[in-house]
Amino acid sequence: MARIKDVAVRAGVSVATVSRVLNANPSVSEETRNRVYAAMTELNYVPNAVARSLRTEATRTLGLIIGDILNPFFAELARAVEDTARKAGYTVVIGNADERAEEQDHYVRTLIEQRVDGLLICPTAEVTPLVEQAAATGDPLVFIDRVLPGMDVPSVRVDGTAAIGELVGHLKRLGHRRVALISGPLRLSTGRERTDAFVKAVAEHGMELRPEYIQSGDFQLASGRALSARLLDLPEPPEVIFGGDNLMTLGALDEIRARGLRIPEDVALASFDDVPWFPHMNPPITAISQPVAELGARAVRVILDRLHGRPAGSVVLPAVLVPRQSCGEGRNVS
Amino acid sequence: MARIKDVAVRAGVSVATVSRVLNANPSVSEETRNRVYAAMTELNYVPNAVARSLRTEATRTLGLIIGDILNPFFAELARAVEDTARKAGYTVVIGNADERAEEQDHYVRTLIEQRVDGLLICPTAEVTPLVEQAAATGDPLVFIDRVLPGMDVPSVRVDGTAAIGELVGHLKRLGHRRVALISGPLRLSTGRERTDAFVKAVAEHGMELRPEYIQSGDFQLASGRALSARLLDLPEPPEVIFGGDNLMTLGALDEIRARGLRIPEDVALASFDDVPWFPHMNPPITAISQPVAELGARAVRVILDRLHGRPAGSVVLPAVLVPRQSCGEGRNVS
DNA sequence: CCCTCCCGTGTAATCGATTACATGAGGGTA
DNA sequence: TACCCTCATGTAATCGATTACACGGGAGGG
Repeated sequence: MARIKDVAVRAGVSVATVSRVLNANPSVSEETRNRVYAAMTELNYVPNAVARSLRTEATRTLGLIIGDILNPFFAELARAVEDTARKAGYTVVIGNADERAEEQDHYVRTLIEQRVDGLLICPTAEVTPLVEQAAATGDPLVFIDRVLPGMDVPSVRVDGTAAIGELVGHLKRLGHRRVALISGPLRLSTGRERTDAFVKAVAEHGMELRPEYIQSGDFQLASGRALSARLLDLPEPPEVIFGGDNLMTLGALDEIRARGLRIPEDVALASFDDVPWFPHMNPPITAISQPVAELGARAVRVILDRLHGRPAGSVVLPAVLVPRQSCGEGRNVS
Repeated sequence: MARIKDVAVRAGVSVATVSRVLNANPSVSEETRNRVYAAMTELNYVPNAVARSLRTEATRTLGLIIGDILNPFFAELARAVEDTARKAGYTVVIGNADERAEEQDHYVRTLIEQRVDGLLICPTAEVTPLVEQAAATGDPLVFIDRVLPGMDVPSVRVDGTAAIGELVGHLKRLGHRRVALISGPLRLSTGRERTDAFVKAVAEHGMELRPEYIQSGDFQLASGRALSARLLDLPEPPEVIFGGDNLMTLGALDEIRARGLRIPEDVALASFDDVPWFPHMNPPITAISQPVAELGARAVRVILDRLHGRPAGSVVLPAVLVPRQSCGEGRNVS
């Protein structure tokens, strides 16, 4: 593959001049610039980003570590991050942690070895020594979606509290009183927040708050189904099941269908986390939608701020309720 | 950030020795090796992959260019590629071409600049000069999913012909006679293949083949909905609509529901391309499932073969029919 | 006419690793 | 004791770019 030196020889100039042309340095005469361009095309020259990065100590690359690319939430997040980064001239390397601290660490290590300019992490529950050290070293880190307590790292996340309050109000207005939540592990900031917000909202609306209506699983389909079964087997089952993420909602849906129950007549269903196919279900599923694209875009902006020495603070975005038909008469927004 | 030289000084050895330790070269005494390891941890040394790559001319990185990460098909593909590559010690950089030749070229260029060891591409319709040149230069390329005619590049793809034949048989057995297809653009190898296979199978089964039952759109939801509307408005509408990908099927579903028609009683529905939530629909959607994970894994293996000088041929994998309930009595597989 | 300054370009050091080759110590053998 | 070999380690060139600094020539001012 042609090197800068080959281009220089071909154009009859020095490597410095070729480099200046590459970097659009204005102090090259137009005539020389054209000769260099000609030489480049003749040789099919493609600059070597590896060599450039070694010298400039910058890779124009960001690392993104997510929980699971198969989850539409993360897919959308990845896409937004990629789009925003690309517009700023950065490439994104995605690492799939598969919700395992060990895999997460693998990518933290690999991406730091590759000298990415910044690292966006959806952290697993644990604070691993590696992440702690990266933060301490001052590597440019940003947490997305989830937050780890007690770490001095800027974060960009969604606050669903208000939307959950709205949802509970929506349910009350539709006549529901016995409402249940199946959510994720309390050790994740997201699982904890959703549970707390729900409990609080139910209390504030003066609705029944039975401990057995608050179930905690692992954000996976199977646990959503199992917990729904438990709820529906109760002597007095809830009138509404609220899934803590799209997969738990899907599990609930399976269990409800398997029992031949109708939605929303026999039991209503709502989801935290909207996915593109919820509107196409029968009936369309009422969901709390997170501003995922915004989440990704803001995270990129925070890290770029940091890279350019601008002050970079944390960001909290609101989720919004999208009422559809799965809880009864939809469309009548608060 | 600590460099190899710092480690060398700290351990009282030369940089060569440190490098040997890094590369697990056996000709280093155990005692020295331990001293070096100690120095590394004391300094929080992280090797610089950029410098290593410059010297070794290998990045242990693969590029993957896909159509759209939001499409579950590509998400699963990306995940499989990443998994397989990671097990072989490679990192994957994903580029989202957004089905645009221009974006595709952007990533081809960027990834070649970054000197990825190999490039996996789901090509857009066009053969761009850049891709052509990359192929001619002998850059390690592999096409996934789609194929560009007349290029000497190994490909890994799915052949749905047999499964489509099976589906048509399945439909016939269930008593359907008037079957329609809404598929993608004929300029894509996938759109063309699915249409050809369907037409051929319908003919072979001696079922009605009306030209107006074969519609071609753009693999997007809106076009699926519009084409379905056109079909259902026909004086004699089809008994079955077969969507050419998951999005067109979803569009068809919307149109069918909007008209208050029942599936499968009023009109049956099937999809090429299975997605995780089809089994959870009401009724569960009969689909042709592509071995996506296998597709990704094989593509990685093909490119690694090529990188290691082993012969690398093209691969064709069969799709399989997954009968569910959306065409009538499910479960009775051929 | 000479001095300065600027413009366009070139020379060479540098980034952090890998690795061919050199070196020196120690052991075994004749 | 002399020789050779092996083993552990060191020296220095190298990968392909960027960039500080140097330099020569021409323009402009006094």
